[in-house]
Amino acid sequence: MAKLDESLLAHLPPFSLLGREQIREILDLATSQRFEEGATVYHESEDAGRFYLLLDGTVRALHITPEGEHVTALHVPAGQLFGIARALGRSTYPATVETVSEAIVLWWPMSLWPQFIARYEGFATETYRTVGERLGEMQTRIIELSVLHVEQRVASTLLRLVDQTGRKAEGGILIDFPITRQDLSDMTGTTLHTVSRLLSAWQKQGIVESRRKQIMVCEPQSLTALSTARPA
Amino acid sequence: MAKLDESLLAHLPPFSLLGREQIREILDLATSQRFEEGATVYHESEDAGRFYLLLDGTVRALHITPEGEHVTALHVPAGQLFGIARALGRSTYPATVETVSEAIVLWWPMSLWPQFIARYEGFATETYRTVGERLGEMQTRIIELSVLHVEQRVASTLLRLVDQTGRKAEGGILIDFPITRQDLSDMTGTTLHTVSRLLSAWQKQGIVESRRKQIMVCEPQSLTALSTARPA
DNA sequence: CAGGCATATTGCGCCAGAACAAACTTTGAT
DNA sequence: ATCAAAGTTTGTTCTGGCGCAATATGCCTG
Repeated sequence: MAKLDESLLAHLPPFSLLGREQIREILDLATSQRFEEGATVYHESEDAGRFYLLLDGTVRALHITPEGEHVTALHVPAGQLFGIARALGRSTYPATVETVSEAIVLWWPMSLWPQFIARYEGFATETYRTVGERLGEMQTRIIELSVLHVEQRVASTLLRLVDQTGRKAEGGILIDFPITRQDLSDMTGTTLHTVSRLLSAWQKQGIVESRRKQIMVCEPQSLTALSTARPA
Repeated sequence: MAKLDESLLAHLPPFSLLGREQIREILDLATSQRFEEGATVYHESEDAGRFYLLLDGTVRALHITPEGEHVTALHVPAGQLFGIARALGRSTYPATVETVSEAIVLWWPMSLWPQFIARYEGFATETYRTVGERLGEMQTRIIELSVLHVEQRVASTLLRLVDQTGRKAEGGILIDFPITRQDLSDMTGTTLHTVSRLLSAWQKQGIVESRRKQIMVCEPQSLTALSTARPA
C-alpha cells in the first residue's frame, strides 16, 4: 500500500494538536480502504473490532427494524471519526454504517483505542466533543419528531444536510451526495410519496430544484420559514 | 451539614473500584442537596457549573420548545450521574433537568471534573458507559418515533418505565413516581387526550390500572404484544 | 366543608398524511 | 436500440389521532 501523507490528518481536529512524528506513527498503524457507493462498512451489534476515520465521502448510520424499515440516525461528513463504540463503553457497534457516496476511510484495530486516548493529546477531548455533538443532533431529531409536522421536519432536515455537506453551485446550494426521496423519508419518519409531493411543491415555488438523486436548495430562508412556522 | 457515609457511594458503578479513602475524599468535596417534587435542577444552555449524582428519587431531562411544548428526553433513575456536560465536551447543559419526585443529589463543581477523570480509576469508563447507554436509549426513541404508531409508542414507553423504575405491587407492577397523562404524552410525542383514551381502553381490558398520577401495569405481556404488533 | 385548581375523561369533527395504485422518467446494462 | 431496474410523480381513498370543548373527579387550602 502507498505510504500515506501526514498532511491527511494534520488539520483534522482529533489530531491537530499532534506533532509530525506522532501523526506518522498513527498513519503507520492505519489501514486505508475504499468503499463503493452504498457499501456497508459494518453492521449493527457486530463486534466492534475497528474504529474509523472518514477521509473522503459521506457515510450514514442507520437502523433496520425487524419489519425491514430503515431509519437513518445520522450522517457523518468527511473528516470525522466513526465506529467509536469504545468511547461509549460499548463492545459492539450501535448502528449499521453504510456509504452514501464513494468513500475512503482509515481504520485502526479497536485494541489501539486505549493507547490513542492515553498517548495523543487532544484526541480524547475531540472525540468526546464529537460524541457530544452527535448526541445533540439526536436530541434535535427527537424534538423534531415529537413536535413538528412532516413538512417542517423535511424542511429542517434539508437545511441540516445543506449545512453539513452543502456545496455552492449556480442558483443555490447543492447537497453533496446522492440522495433519494426514500432516503429523505427514512430520515424524517415519513413516506417517499409525501416527500416527493413536498419537493414538487417546493420546486414549483422555486425553493428547491431537484433532479434524480440530487437536491439543490435555492432559497434556504424559505425553508427556514417553513420549518418554524406554526401553520394556522 | 451532616457528614455523609462512605457506603452511599461504595456500591455505585462510577465509584465501585475505589478504596475507602478515595470515596471519603470525594464525599468531602461534595455538596448534598434536596429538591422538592417538580423542582428544576438546572436549565438547558445554562453554564454547566456542576455535575450531579442522583442519590434518591428520579429526575428527567427535557426540552422546552419556543412554542412552549415539553419534550422529555430521558429519565434518570437513582444512582446515576447527570449533568455531565463535560464528558461531552460541552460547557453548557444540553437539557433542562427537573425532579419527578422528591430527590436527593450530590454535586461537585465542574472544575473538579478533570481530576475525577484522571485520578479515580473506573470513573471515566463508567461515565462513558452511562453516556453510551443514554445514547442507545435516544436511538431507540428515534426509531420508535419514526416507525411506530402512537399506541405502540405509548405501550413501549410504559414498558420502559416499568423496567427502569417498576415496583412490585399487588395486582401488577407500579411505576414508582408520579406520572400524568401529560407527562406520558410528552414522552411519546402525542397529546394527553390520546394517552387518556388509550389508558382508559387498556384499563377496560385489564391491562393497566391507573389512578390519578399513578399507573400500574397488570399485564406486561399484553403491552409487549401491543407495542410490536403490526395492526392490519 | 366550601371553593378552587389541577388532572382526567369523553364526544365529535376534521384533516394531514399514510396506504394503495399506476404511470412515467432516467439510467445503465446487454 | 432495447430492455430492465431504480427512482419519481401523481391521483384517489381512507383513517389515526389531533383540536376543540364540555364535564367529571379527586386534591389542596383556607
